[in-house]
Parts: sequence; structure tokens; C-alpha cells
Amino acid sequence: MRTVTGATTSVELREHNRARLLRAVHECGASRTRSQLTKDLDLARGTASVLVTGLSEDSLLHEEPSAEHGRGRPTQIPGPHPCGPVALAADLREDGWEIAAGELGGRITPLAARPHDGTPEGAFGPLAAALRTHLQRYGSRAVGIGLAVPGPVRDDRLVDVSHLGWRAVDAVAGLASGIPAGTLLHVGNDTAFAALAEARRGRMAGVRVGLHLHVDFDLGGVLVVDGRPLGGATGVGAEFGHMPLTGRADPCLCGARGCWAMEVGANALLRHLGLAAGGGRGRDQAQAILARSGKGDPEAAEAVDAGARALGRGIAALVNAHDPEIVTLSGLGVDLFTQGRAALSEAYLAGLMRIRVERLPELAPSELGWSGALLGAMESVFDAFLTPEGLRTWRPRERP
Amino acid sequence: MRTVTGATTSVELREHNRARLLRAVHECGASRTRSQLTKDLDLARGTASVLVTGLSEDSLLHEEPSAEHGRGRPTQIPGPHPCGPVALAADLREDGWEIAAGELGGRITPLAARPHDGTPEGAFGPLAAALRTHLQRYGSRAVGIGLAVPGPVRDDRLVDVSHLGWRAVDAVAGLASGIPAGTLLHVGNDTAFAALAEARRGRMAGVRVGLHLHVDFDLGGVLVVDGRPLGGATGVGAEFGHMPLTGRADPCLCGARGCWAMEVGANALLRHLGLAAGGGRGRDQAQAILARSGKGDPEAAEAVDAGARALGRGIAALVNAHDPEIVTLSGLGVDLFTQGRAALSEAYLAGLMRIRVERLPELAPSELGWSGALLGAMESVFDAFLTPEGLRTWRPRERP
DNA sequence: ACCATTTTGTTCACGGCTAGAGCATAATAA
DNA sequence: TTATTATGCTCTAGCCGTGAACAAAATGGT
Repeated sequence: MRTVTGATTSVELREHNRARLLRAVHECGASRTRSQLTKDLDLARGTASVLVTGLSEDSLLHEEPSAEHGRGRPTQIPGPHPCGPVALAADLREDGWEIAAGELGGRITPLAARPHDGTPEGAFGPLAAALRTHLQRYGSRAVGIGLAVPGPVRDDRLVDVSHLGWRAVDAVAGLASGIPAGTLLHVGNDTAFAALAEARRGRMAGVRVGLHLHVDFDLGGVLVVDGRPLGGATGVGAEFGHMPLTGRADPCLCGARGCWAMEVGANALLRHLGLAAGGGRGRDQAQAILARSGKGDPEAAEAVDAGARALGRGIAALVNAHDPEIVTLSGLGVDLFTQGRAALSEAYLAGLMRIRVERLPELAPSELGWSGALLGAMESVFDAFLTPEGLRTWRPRERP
Repeated sequence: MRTVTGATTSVELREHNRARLLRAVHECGASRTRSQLTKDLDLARGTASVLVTGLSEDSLLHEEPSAEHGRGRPTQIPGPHPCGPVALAADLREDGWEIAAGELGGRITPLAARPHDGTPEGAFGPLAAALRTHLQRYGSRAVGIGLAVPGPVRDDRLVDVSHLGWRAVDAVAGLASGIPAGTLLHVGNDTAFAALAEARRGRMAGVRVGLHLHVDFDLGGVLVVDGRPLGGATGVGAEFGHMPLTGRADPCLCGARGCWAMEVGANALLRHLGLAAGGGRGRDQAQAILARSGKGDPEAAEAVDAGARALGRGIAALVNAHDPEIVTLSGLGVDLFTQGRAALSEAYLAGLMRIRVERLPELAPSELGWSGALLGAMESVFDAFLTPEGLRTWRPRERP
């Protein structure tokens, strides 16, 4: 039977409304006043009063006076409690990692960043140690860890990173030395997390159906429906890059042929100029090619245009199939959009159905920079925590 | 802000539980006993008692004694009330239409079927008249109409049927003469409705992520997530057929090039044998080709194999991208599966990523025959009715 | 400086809901 | 016939949100 959400009993009603209030605070970055929240959530003032008081006593919220006054009694702004929940986030890439902490409302504090050698041990060892340090520092405030990885994730733990030759590397086991058993660990694809961040705090906010494409060494994409990136049956979504949209039949590292991902990204740029590519190295060289193209180097510009054309053609196919309101681009996708705009647009328009052209979905570069995956990893932890089930795990601090 | 579902007040709690109970009855085809429903929905016996009594008084449910007894007091089976809600469903195809009525639990009664001449007037006129007749017969029991059409639907009313040259035909206006203003009319794509039926009462029941492909004159496909086919931003989902997966660049009627839909379906079969194709006619000829292929005719078999290969190749691309648990086929897809199985499987396996082969999604022909779209249209009406908002529109019959 | 006005926060009585206990009911098994 | 078992019905207790009355805290005009 389908799972039905929503409260069933009086007690669940209260839990549901507590979670609803906290999510509203989190979503707006702790910027809405209590009276505004009361109206937005359609609550009676009395109910809001009881909820806020309860959440404050449980050290989940802390009210601050609002800076701006109108006429009438001034209202308060509910925001993160100084002893409130903290989500740890980690972004593991082919050539390094970084970690950060996020609090209710989404404010991020960078904690550490380091390059690694590309082996599972070299990557997970120091990362686990760093996580252990900060987990100890936050103590019971830490409600979970989100880990972004550059490849498909199966069963919430097995990671494949084709550029590094990783096959079914167990991320949970890799971090076991750093995080106590029972700690909530969300392992997810970097593209899916970047899409989540875009849907919550980026250009896809409020959009019902959107498409997010993340370009790094190669390309990943995922559909976002009602603010949530679509995962697959085994958890492995975000693999739009492995559809045969190139019209060619070159074998791809994934096992299929003619994959779209082979023609878009840093690897494609390097290959186009006859450089070594495919090992998860060469981010600087790719950036150099983009810089040369920006300065008018024709050879570099042609490489960029080829990537932009392939990107545009694939986007058109996906727009035809899925009818998104907007298509957002992150990572190198932003550079391809900026520097190869004409080539991209032309290929995009040429590949669309007529009815799609009539209501043309916007192509929008992300404004979150390269931190989308990190932000999304944090959001994923709060998504799980800000539910009746998640909040039941929270033990409030003793009051001072 | 994201819309949050679920009850907020005590009154909504009751409405929520009423809807939950009715949906549970509808989903299982009115086969579960009251005691089973009580357990499944995690209700107290007292609560179930109050709910069932109330719904019976509102002529939404009617309890019948259960045929099978165990030990202990025998339980009842809640099912459709003799004066309960009825959903009308219509399936409009390129060459004809049929209508039916469905009651709570999903039992369907065929009402009428007729060929048409392919013009909007020739199709909608008699259809509207037939609907009017049956709407009058059911009176206030009719809670809505679901209409399946063979093409994309925009803004819940504008229909494009490329094979018939229909462009932005207004289905609501077309039926206005037959249905009173205010009647709920759900216009939807036939593939999406077929997928909905498959998800509720077919081989995709209980599946979290599935892919449904419907083959008729050409091919449509849609992703099913948590029992609901994914629509797009403007309502036009189910257009997987218009991705350039053929590796060729022939112009398609849709305005793009190299569309997958051009190589799969009745039109492709006819074209492969040098017959006229593309006008929404020739269903019989296509069936004849399939029959010849079944009897060993090599020319017909090659046409079938070509379609099966193209189907398999495209399925692989979509499985790579979306990671479904199962792929279901309806319409001519069932015949291509049966008669071109070897060609289909080979192309399917060859196009998959390695990690998809390791956990191979099953290819499953539908068991609902050609009535999937009709069933889905009915389900769509009940989906809207069996909610707190929908039930609020219901006025119970006076008790005898 | 003062007071009316406006808006927000708090408290509490009220009605509605579900849980759960106790009892009645209706079948089977011995 | 009687014990057993499972189900349905009824009623009370406890919890929840609403909305009204009241308190609090600001602004704006006089």
C-alpha cells in the first residue's frame, strides 16, 4: 500500500505542526517574523505561541527582537538556538574534500578543506579524522552528516567514481573510524545535492519541475520535482549523463556507448586539445582553457563551443521529455553558459519540440558557485531531521 | 514556500482519516475486511467504527458480510455504496473513442464505443452527446470525468495530436455541449493515464520508481514515482518519445529531429514495409504485420525486430538515467515484447551502464490490455475526489 | 508629555478528535 | 453446550487547535 503522510492522531498533529514551523524557519533562512510565520502557516496566534514556547524550551529555536518595527507591539524573529541542532556536510571530489557545519536557517561555517591522492584510503582516512574532531566539538548538537561524492551511490553507501577507478567503495565503512555508530550519515551524489541546494536556496526555489545539470570532469543531471531531486530505485539518480545523446558510439567508462557525459566537461575540453584526460586530474588545465577562450584563443574557443553545443543538444532532449520550468547549470556549466552562449543556445533551440519553443524553459547559471554540493548535503540532513520522526530523536539541552 | 500536506486542525484530522480510509478501500478493489483496514491504517477499533458509520451515512461506503470466516465474530467488507460516487472515463484515440463508468474500488462498466473521422468536431461532438446521456443518468453521483487523449496536453485542456494535425485543440470547449459547467474534467495524456493504471492496478503496483512505455501509432513514456506519473511544468509529461535516441536526424512531426518515437510503433512498422503511415490510420494493417511475423514471414519479422531493437535501445538510455525498478510496456509494446523479444533484450542489455546490468530492471508487458488509458482516466478522477477537498464537494443522498 | 490606536503575545474555556478500556456480539472448536 | 476468539460498539480521558478576552509594547497625533 502507498504510504500516506500526515498526522493521524492528536499527538501526531502537534508533532506535525512543530516540524512545519521549524521547516518554515529553516527555509527562509530565519528571516521571517513570528507574526508572519503565523499567517503563512495559517495558525491561530495561540497555537503559534504554544509551539514557539515549546520549541524554545527544547532548545530548537531562539527568538530575537526584530530590527524593523511597524506600528503596534513589535514581533520577534525565531532563529537557530545557540545550543540547537547542527548538520555536518562534506564534499568529496576527485582531487580533494572540504567539510562545513550548518545550523537551522542554513548558515554555513567552513571547517576544513584538503586535497587527497585519489585512493579510497587517502581520501576517507583524513576525512574521517577531521569529522571526528568536529563531531566531538559539537557533541549531541550534531544531528547528522551529509556526504557528497562525484559518482552514483547504491544502497546509500556504495560509491563508484569512474575517473578514480573506484568500484563499489563503501563510504560508510570508509568513515567508520571517524563517526560513532548510530550517527546519521547521508551519502549522496554531488549533482543531486547541488540540485537540492538549487531547489532550496538557489534559482530553482519555488519551482515545481526543474532540471539541474552539474558539470565538473564530466556531466551529471537530475530532475527536481516539488523541491526534491528524484532518486532512482536503488538510490542512483542523477545519471542523465549516460544517455546516448551524442549520436556517436564511443565506449564510455560506464559500460555503455555514446554517452552524453563524454562530450561535456573538463575531460572533454582536455581531450579536444589533445591533452590527457579521464583520471580526475586537470581541473587547473581546464580552467586555463576557459581563460584562453575568454581571451580569444580560437583553438580554445572551439573546444568550449563544442562542449556548449553538446550541452545544448542534450538539454533540449531532456526538456522535450520532462517539460521543466527552468534548467539550472552549476560547476563548469556556468562557464560553458557564459563563454559558449551562442553555440549553446543554437543547439538548444534546434533540438526542441515546437510546443517547447512556444513556452521556452529558461537556462539559468547557478548563483551558489561551487558550494552547491556542500549546501545540498547539509539540506539533506535537515530534510531528515525536520520531520516528526527526526525531531523525536532530539534531546533538548538542560536549561542554564 | 513548499506546500505542506497533512492535517493541521482537529477537523482536518477527521477529514484526513476519512479520505485515508476511502483510499484504502479503493486501492484494494474493495477486498479488505474492516478489521484488516483497521490494522493497516493503524487505527483504534473505535475510530474505525466511527469513520465507517459516518461514511456509510454519507452514502460513500456500504458494508457487506465477508464470505470467508475465521474464528471469532465475523467482520464486514466495506465497498462501494449503491448510491456512491461514480467516475466517468473516456479514451479518445486517433480513430475512435470509448467511455466507461467506474465506482469506488475500481470496477468498470463499459458504456459506449464508436469510431470517428479524425476531425475535432467529428470526435468531440458525438462524444459530448454520449457523455451528456450518461451524466444525466448518474445525476449527482458523477464526481468527475477523465479524458485520455493521444498527445501532449497543455494547461489541462489544449491537445496536440500530430497524426491528425490537431494543434492546440481545446478539449474542454469541445465537450462543453455535453457536460454542465462546473463538472470536474481531467484531460490527460493516454500514456500518462496508462501508467497511472499500471501503477495502481497493474504490474507497477507498490513500485517506488518505475518507467511505463505505451506504444500505439508511435511511442510515449513516462516516469512513475511513488504511484504517480510525473507531469511537467505545463502539464505535458509523457514525452520520452521525443528524445533523439535513434542516432539519426530525420525531421519529426514534433519539430525536432531523430526522435525515438519515429522508430517504434504502428507507423514505424508500416513505413518499414513501404506502406503509408503517419495519419492515425492503419491499426489493422499493423496488427496484420505482427500476425505475419508470428507466422514466420521474414520481411514482417525484420520490421518487428527493427522496432524491438529501437525500443530496447531507448529503454536502456532511460534506465541509465532514471534507475527504475521495473519497465512496463502497454499497447503494441506488448506485441513487440512478445514477438521481438530476442532483438529487444539484446539492444536493451547493450545500452546499459555496468551498474544497471548488475541489478537489472525487469521488462514487463502490461496485463491490462488496451484499457489502461481508460482505467487511468478513472483513477485520476478518484485521485482528486478521495482527498479532504474532493470529499467536501460530496452531498450525501437522503437515506431511504 | 499624554493618550488613542495598532499590532502582537498570552491565557483559557470550548468543541472536536483519537486512544483505549469495558462490554456486547457472533462466529468456531472442543 | 461451553470455552475461546475476534470483532463491533460505547463511553471516558487526554490532547489539540480555535478564538475571544486581556495584557503588552510599540507608533502617531495633539
